[in-house]
Amino acid sequence: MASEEVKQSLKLFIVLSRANKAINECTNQFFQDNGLNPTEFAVLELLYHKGRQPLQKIGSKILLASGSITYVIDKLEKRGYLVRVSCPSDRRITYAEITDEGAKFMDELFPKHEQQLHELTNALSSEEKDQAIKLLKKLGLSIKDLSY
Amino acid sequence: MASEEVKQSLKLFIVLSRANKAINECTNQFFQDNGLNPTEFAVLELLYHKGRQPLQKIGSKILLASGSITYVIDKLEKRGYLVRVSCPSDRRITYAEITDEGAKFMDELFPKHEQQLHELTNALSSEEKDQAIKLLKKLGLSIKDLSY
DNA sequence: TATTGTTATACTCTATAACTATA
DNA sequence: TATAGTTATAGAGTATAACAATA
Repeated sequence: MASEEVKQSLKLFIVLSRANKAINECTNQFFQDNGLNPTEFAVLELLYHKGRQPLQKIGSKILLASGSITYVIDKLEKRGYLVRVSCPSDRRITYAEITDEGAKFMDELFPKHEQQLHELTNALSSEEKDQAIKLLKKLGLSIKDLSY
Repeated sequence: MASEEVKQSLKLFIVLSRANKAINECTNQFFQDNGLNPTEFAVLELLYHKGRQPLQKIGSKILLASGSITYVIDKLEKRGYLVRVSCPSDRRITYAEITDEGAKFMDELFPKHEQQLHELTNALSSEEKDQAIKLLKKLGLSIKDLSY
């Protein structure tokens, strides 16, 4: 019966939303305890793992308008976590680059973030996590594909 | 090796976040196309399925401070989707109750919402959805338990 | 002309605190 | 005293549009 399958999809949406919300409440609290909001953490994490990035690119990755990026980068620069570096070959472009201080901060923060996630997800066995990863990856990718 | 299991947990977090984000972008767009934000939809959906609720209770379910609830309820009342009804036995209490117009609106909206979710999740078979529901439920509940 | 980033501005949502009225 | 809801206010985060510099 079609209606039951629709209900099943709704159920999937609900449990997905709830699990995500429950985890986010914990991680966001962790970010906040460390003086960051989720957007700021996302920017720092990007620079920490992927190296310096043009502001434009940061905006497109994090889905933020250019004016908003300026605001976020300003805040992180004022705190000394990153610096603006101009691109010599195209003087329209400005990179954001994590500072030593910012990297040191993330050296501390990121493992704690990982550890928190590990503890938050320890109700699932390693096999169950693999299962969940496989299913969620398939789901997430298929939806992304629909957007184009 | 412990570090690999930590990476696995991080991976789970990432795919969970991405799947959730991908779905939410679609559902939020759908809400917006219908003049609602996610909070407003959540309130209407609650009243539509659970009947009238004291404002206080709506706030605790949706995790919103009392002043913010007043703001949201005001907006929905102005649009004619709900009315305030005072409680005769305890005159401090005000219920929010969906109107005929609000119910009619949701009679249209909710099946479309379900249908959208069904289409968004159709990359997974019914068996895979059951698997995912089981795993996400287990995960979500275990995190909720940790909060107490 | 198109693109990058900044500035100025406004808006939405939420929180907080002081308040009123009931219990 | 405690609770329900309102009012007034403030703040964070984001978007938009106009702009300057550069390509």
